[in-house]
Parts: sequence; C-alpha cells; structure tokens
Amino acid sequence: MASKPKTAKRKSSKPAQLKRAPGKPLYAQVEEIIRKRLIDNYWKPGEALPSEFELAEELSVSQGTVRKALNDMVAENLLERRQGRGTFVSEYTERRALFLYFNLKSRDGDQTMPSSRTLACEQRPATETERDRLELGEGAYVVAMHRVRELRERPVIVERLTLPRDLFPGLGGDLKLPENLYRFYQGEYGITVAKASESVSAVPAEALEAQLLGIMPDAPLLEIDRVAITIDGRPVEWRVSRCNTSDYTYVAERG
Amino acid sequence: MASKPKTAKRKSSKPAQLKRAPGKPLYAQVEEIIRKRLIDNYWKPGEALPSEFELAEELSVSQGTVRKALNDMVAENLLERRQGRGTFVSEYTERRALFLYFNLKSRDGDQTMPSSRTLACEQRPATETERDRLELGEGAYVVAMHRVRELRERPVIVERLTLPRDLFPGLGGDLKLPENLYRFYQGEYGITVAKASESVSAVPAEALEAQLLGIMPDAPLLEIDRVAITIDGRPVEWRVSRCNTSDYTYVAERG
DNA sequence: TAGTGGTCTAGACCACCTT
DNA sequence: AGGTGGTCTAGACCACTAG
Repeated sequence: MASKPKTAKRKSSKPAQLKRAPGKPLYAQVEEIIRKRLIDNYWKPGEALPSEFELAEELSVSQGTVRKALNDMVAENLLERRQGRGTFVSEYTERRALFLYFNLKSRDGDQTMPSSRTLACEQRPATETERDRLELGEGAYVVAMHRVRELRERPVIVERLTLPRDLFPGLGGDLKLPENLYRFYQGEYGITVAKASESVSAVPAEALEAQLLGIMPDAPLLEIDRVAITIDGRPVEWRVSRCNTSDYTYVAERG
Repeated sequence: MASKPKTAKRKSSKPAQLKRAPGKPLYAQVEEIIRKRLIDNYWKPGEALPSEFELAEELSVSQGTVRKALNDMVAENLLERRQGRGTFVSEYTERRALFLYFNLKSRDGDQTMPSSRTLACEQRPATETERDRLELGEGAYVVAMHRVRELRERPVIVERLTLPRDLFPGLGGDLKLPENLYRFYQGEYGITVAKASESVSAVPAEALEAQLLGIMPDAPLLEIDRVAITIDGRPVEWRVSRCNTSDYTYVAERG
C-alpha cells in the first residue's frame, strides 16, 4: 500500500507570475529575475534584499525555491548571506577585491593591496586584438591606460588596461584613478565585474618594462592576460599585467 | 492565530546512528561518514553509491539531508550524479584529469594530453624543502622523478616530482610510468588526489632545461609549483613543472 | 514500468542578530 | 521579542535511464 497519488491541486488560486517552463526550473527563473534586478541596479551593492518569505510571496513560489536561487547566487559571489541579518548584494570591499582578483602573494605568505602610478591614459580607436578581446565592432574606441603598481614601495607590475569607451563616458582625461578599479566601475558607471578569465605565460622583459621595474632587459616576467566579464556576460576590461615574480608568486587552487 | 507549535515527537522509535550535535549539522555528519568510506575504499572509483533513500534509511535521516550532503560532495568533485542512473564515485578519466589538473592550453584553444619520458626515478632521503612541502618528519625518504613532457611531438615541460616513499611502497625501480599519474596513484595505492594548490612564477631556463626543451639558456619559463592533497587533507605529491609558454598558456578562472 | 536523481512545496524548529 | 537565514523533515510530482 502506502502509495495512491493525491492529485492535489497546485497553486490555482494566486495569479502566479512564474510558470513551469519545459527544461527551465522555477529556481532558475527566480535567479534570472534577481540577476536582472542586480544588473539594473534595482538593488544596489551593500543593500539588503527582501527576506526569503517576501520574495517567495512576490513571485508566488515557495520559500525553499527562493532559497535555492539565492544560494546559487552566493556561490557565484553575487550575493552574501548572514544568518540573523539578511541577504546582501556583494560589494567590492578591499578584502574581497584582494581575495578574488589580485592573485599575487608574497613568498612569505601575506598579501597587501598594491599602490598604482598611472603613466598614461588616452582615448583612441581600438586595435584589432582589442576589438576581438572586448567584442567590439569596427571603428569602436577604447580608453587605454598604462600604469605601474608597487608592493611595499617597490615597483612589481607593469600593466596595460583597455576599456570600451562607450561604457565609460568621460573617462580618460584624469590620471588620478582609485586603486580599486572594479569598485570604481561599479560606483561611477554601474558596471559590475562578476568574473574574469586569465591566461598566464612567461615572457622576457622589454626595455621600458625593465627600466620601470628596475631589472635587466629580457629578465623573465609573468604575464597575466585577463578579460573581465560583467554579470550579464559582456567583457568590459582587457588587462595585461607583467609581473616581476622574484618576490611574489601567482596563486591558484585546483579541484 | 495559525501558530500553536505542534511539539511533534521526533524520531523516537528508530535507534538513530546520528544525533544532533551542537554546531554540527546532520548533513555534515553524513558527509563525514561518506568521506570516510571513500578514503577506506569501501566504495571504489566508478562504483555507484546506494540510492538517496537507502542511505537515508541506513543513517536514519531524511532523504533531503542525504541529498544536501551528496550535492556538497559533488561540488568538491568527489562524486558525480546522473539523473535516472545514480550517484557514482569520481574517477580519473582522461577528460577529468585534463580539465582539473592540466592547465596548459594551446594558444589556438584546444587541449591534449601530453606524453612523458622519464629521465630518472630514485629513492633518497628527503631534503628540508621536500619535508616541508610534504609534511614529513626527519629522516623520511622520498621517491623523486624527473621527466620531460611533450605536446604535439615537441618537448614543452620539464618536471620534477617528489612523493613520500612510505605511501608508495615499491615505486622507484621502473621508469615506465603511465601518463595519468593520479589515476595510477588511485588504482595501485588507493590514494585519491582531491585538490591541489599551485603557485606560479616566471624563471630563467637552466642549462639542462634549455637543452631538453630546445631553447636558449635563460629564456623565460613558467614555473608551476604544485602540492597535491588527498581527500583527508594530506599532501602526497610535490611537483615543479617548468613550461615553455611560447605556444601554450596556463589558464585560470577567477570569481 | 520501475527506479533513480531533480524540482517544488509546506511546515517545524534552531541559531543568530537586532531592538 | 521578533525577524532573519540555516537545518531538517515529509511527501508529491517531474525527467531521465534502463530492462
């Protein structure tokens, strides 16, 4: 015995905003809605979201479904949850920026935020490589920057950054940029970097780089080629960092 | 109204193997039990675990609790689940080994398994650095290997591996080792590598390396320093790979 | 058709934080 | 004391796979 399916009527009273779609779980639709609101800055970084029950009622799904959606987004670093307090939109705190996007650690273990000196910042037409990396059309313009980053008062990284000009109106004249660029993008332009893909290789230092870093030409440098991606999957920054790894290493976890 | 707590009696009939412990959720205890069985090879790689309901009954918890434990372990790459089939212990398939533990990709995108030639393999006392990396005591012995790895018929990586001798009895005489070492460790010695931490830097090629890789001495090489960790958290392999990155790059995802 | 994992719901209780 | 997220249960139904 013990079976006899109950054929219980399911949610026929309330006008459900969300319907079961084939191959699209409810929680995935909830995620999409929340993701859209984050993109639109409907909830701003640092703000608290409504509680699980409020969201569940608004979208006419159960609290458990909302919970799964929120937890998935926590795993993507888009949200943070604190027991007894609430669910919050992630911010680029210094700690977070260091942990997620700055991977150079001192060989004796500790990690500090670098300080930067911008050498140049200009607007110009994108090169073919830049258009490729940033998925831009022909004739597009970019903002290109060149800077040196120091750790413990010594120059360690030479960096070239490229941004699509259309996404960053007005950027380019000033050389005084904040250290935490991703927070700057978010605060000034509403652009949230959600992830990045990097490809790393070893290259010989060019003359200018050697001079800036105080090393010999052709000395080995670690080159980190990174494209930063927003929540909605668009590339917004191409960054090539060349690092002197005599005192620092690039760390990664596998598995 | 609508409140009135039901004070329902909870699981008093069956002799529960698991009790609520302060600060230790049930699902965490379930995870520990399953993890222990994996370490002991009670369930072997490739084998199916009992179904959620069977595990739930055995441990006298609900199916939902087992589900959470299993999903957590899928996120750690220890288990794989396939709808309609079951839950399986992860194996080191070639695909998986490539994806998880071999991070050198051709610049044109594709990725192939390298082929290796072992130059030397010996047993000897561990150096201080080796004891440090592998958490060994004084007087411990290691198995040390030296090999060259080729991609598309061309030498690209020079690699030095160090293993604690006590964990790999009998290893060391033969120079013919399989390409997929982690599968070999698992199959021959019951040692399962679960994760690895890597630190990457740029170094000049030494004379011997340059000769083996067919490049100039002092040319820049990418050095990957990796310690592999088992399910129970012990280091079992220290590997230093020096790679010619003129045709390949090391890839990483961030965020 | 039977069995597995995947989704969804509903409700109770717990732990933590704020007021 | 009241609200939040965290854990746990129980049960129904869905989607996929195999015999």
